[in-house]
Amino acid sequence: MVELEAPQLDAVFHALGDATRRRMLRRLAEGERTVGELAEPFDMSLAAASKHIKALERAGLVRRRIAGRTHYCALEARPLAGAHDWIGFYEQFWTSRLDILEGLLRREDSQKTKGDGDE
Amino acid sequence: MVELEAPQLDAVFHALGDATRRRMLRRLAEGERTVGELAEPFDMSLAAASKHIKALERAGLVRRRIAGRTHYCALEARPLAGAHDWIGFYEQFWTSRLDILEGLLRREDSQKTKGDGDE
DNA sequence: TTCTAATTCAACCATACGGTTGAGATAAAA
DNA sequence: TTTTATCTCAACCGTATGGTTGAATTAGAA
Repeated sequence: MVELEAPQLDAVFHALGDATRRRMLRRLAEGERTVGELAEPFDMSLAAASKHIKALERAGLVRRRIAGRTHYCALEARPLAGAHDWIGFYEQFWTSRLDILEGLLRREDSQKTKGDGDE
Repeated sequence: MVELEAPQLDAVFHALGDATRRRMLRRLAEGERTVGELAEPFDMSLAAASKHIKALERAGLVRRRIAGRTHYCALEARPLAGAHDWIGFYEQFWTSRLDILEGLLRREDSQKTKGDGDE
C-alpha cells in the first residue's frame, strides 16, 4: 500500500493524462535519455518537450542528472505505485463476471437507501 | 489486458487528475447517487459539480440514468482497467529491491547504447 | 394551474496548459 | 577565443479548465 497524498496523485494523474508524456515514460523504461533524445520523436520544439519533462518531474516520475550541458533523465517509477493502488481499489468493480451482479446489487441498494445522508 | 486507445487514456487520466472527481468515484463505489447527492459534500455550485460529473462521463467512468427530473449516476469501472494495466507495466520498476539494481543496470545500459536511434 | 425541486445551459471570468519564438546560460569543440 | 551544441527562460498566443451566476427546462407536489 502506498497511499499518495491528494496533491501528488493530482500531479501524477495529470502527468499521465497526455500521450506525449506517456510515450516519454515508455522510452525512459528502456533507460536513461537526454532531453534531446526524449524530444526527438515528437513534432514539437525542444522547449515544448522540455516543459513536458518538467511536468513529469513535478509528478516525481523523472529525475534529472546534469552532466555539463547535457541533462540525463531517468524514470522514477515509485509514485506510479500510489496511482496504481488508487485505481486498484476499483478492480473489484471490473474483474470477473461478478461485476455485473455487483452492479445490479449496488443499483438495488441505492434505491432502498436513497437519501440516507451517508458520507 | 485491456489496452485503451490513447484518447480514452487521456480522458481517464485527466478525469482522475482532480481530487473532487476522485472523491466522487469513491462515493459511487458505494452505489448509485444523484447529481445532487454527489455535489453535496463539495463547497461549490451544483453547476460546477455537474461539470465534474460530465468529465467523468466523457471518460466513460460514470453512466447516467435519468428518471424524471432526477439524474442517477453509477460507477462504470471498466475503463479503469486500461489505466491500471498501463501503469502496471511499470510495476517491474518499483516492485521489490530489484528496482534499485534495475535502475543501476538501466543507467549503465543507456551509457553504452546512447543514441542508438531506437523508438 | 401554480409552486417548487433537480438539473442543465449559457455567458462570463481567471488561471492553467500546450504550443511557439527568440534570447540567454553554459559547456564542449575548433 | 570563437563557434557550436544542449537546454532553460521569458514572453506571447489560443484554447481548455474550473469556477461563478442567472436563466431555461422539466417534472413532481400543492
